[in-house]
Amino acid sequence: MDWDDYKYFSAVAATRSVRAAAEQLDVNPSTVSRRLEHFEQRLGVQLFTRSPRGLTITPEGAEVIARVNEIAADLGNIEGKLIGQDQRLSGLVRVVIPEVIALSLLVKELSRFQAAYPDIEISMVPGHQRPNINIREADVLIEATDHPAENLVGRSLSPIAIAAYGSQELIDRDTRAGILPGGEDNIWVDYLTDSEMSRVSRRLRAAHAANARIHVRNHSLLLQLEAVRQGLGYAFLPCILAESDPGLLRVGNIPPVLGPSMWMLTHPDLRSTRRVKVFMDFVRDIFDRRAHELLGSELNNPS
Amino acid sequence: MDWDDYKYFSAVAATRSVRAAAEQLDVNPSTVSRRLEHFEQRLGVQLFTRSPRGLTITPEGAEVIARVNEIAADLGNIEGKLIGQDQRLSGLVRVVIPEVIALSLLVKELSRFQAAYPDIEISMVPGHQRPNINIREADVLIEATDHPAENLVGRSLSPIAIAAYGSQELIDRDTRAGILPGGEDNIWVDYLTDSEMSRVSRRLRAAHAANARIHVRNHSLLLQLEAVRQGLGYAFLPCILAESDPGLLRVGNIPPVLGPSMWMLTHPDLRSTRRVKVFMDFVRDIFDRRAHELLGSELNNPS
DNA sequence: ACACCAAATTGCTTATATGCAACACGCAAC
DNA sequence: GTTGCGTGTTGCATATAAGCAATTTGGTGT
Repeated sequence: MDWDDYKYFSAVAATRSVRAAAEQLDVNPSTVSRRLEHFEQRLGVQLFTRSPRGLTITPEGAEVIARVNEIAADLGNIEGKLIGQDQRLSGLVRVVIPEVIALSLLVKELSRFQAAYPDIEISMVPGHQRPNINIREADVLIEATDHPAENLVGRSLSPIAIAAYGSQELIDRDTRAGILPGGEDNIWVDYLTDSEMSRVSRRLRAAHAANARIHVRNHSLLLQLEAVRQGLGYAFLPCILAESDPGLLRVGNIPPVLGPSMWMLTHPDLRSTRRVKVFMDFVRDIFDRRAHELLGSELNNPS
Repeated sequence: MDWDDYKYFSAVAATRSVRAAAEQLDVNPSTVSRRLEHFEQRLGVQLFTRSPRGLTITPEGAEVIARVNEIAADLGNIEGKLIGQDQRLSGLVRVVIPEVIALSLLVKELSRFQAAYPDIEISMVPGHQRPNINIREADVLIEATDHPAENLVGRSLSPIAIAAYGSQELIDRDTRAGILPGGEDNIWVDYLTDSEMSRVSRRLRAAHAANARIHVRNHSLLLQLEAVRQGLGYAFLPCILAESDPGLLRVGNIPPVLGPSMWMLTHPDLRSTRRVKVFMDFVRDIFDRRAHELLGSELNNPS
């Protein structure tokens, strides 16, 4: 009796397709096809009716698929429990993190981590799309949101302060022209994603320069940064990102504002997994040490 | 994620031994050993502590083994459900049946079955030990008992009549010597197993010839039959077995008595499995057609 | 009615896992 | 101490399953 057969059965039933199941299981479609055939042969029962549009489950298969799915979920939980007790300081930690945070905070310090834990491999995915951490697509999720996923555990990190920035050259030019930098008469660049950061950014611009002209709309915060650097206009940017760029100046009369909270989350099972724990401690330490930059230094010295 | 790993894990936890688990799973011990090692390596958790006396589960493993066992049972049930829908008239039917019944009733007619269903393979095990039909060690169980297993389904067949028999020669000799054949003064042979049939047999002898001498005690009903045939003494034998032997005569003044009921049982899941069904129908037909022999022909003509 | 497309399937090669037999090890009895 | 018996583990030959690329298949759109 081959338990794996049920794994394939469950995947095919869920996706109603050999190809999709193969992708989900990370194997070749021919493997799925063959195992399914052997399974049916062994049982003497037809589980699916083949069609060029995919496979549909037979009544015989439908009768048991619900319980098989339960078992699949159970086994997932059990495996999670067990992996949670992995105390090895080796293996892979997959981190989903906003590209900008990784760039401005993490990457520079990663060599320290590597030196301390040479057998831990870090995989960073700049996915803004929330990964399905429940099926172990990722181990750690760092995101800027006010509504962290409820089935995950973790802690909030220092929030990210946002302020208005422009290039030195642009500010000089506007000042010479008698225009208030960052005001209604200026050209702004906009930042367009469905992220929390972009919503805060646009709300602030609406408050301070609702009628300003907008030339450029970017979907990446890095493109946004570069646009401001090139003098295309003003924009609200995370202080941590903009302050490190000598070519950018904060537009004076708009004080930094706290954006969404940052959260670092993981699956409950992985809390005590040692390699995940040390990585999360490492990240938390960075956020703590650089809290003043994240909050925007002026916040500490109110002008 | 390999579901089979959990199968090996469960088996090893249950048997607390690699070898025993291997036997239960019908694989080589090295396979169990290696899979277990890979499993632990993958999870990064030690599931068992090795010792020369076998393996003992660690706290980490113990925490999940109960749920894994549940899953094992669930999968067994599911597989049973599916196999129950196998409508093929091919494959193996494993029958556990008292040797004597098989010999006197089934074997002679089996060629008919083979002709009707050439692709069904019959495997007869003369096990008097009750098989664990729940884990599919056997498909059909035929036994003489008044307490059929409750978790199995099936029907009662014609009961087996028992009568006292002796060889022609022995009866003649005793009659000439003025001894009542089968009475207290005779030599009997005894039949010793813990089967229902042997209990009935000994109870009858105790009632009719409690003080008779016993020379031979056999553990097999076939040896018993041969002993009577050789004139070693009298014995209670199933009519169906003894009547077909021209050398044996029923001892007159002891009427045939009904022994335990015969039951033909199977797992509930296998009721509708076609190859099992046709086999059970076949057996039932034989028992019906030969009911008069099973009941002892004299029962119909009371003397 | 025809070609087209997306799906599952098949042939062949390569990778992986299994079985078998020999081995190493620890405990128990002598 | 040494022998015997049970255990789990390794080396090597073989069997089994997987991947890849080409093929087939049945429905769909023109």
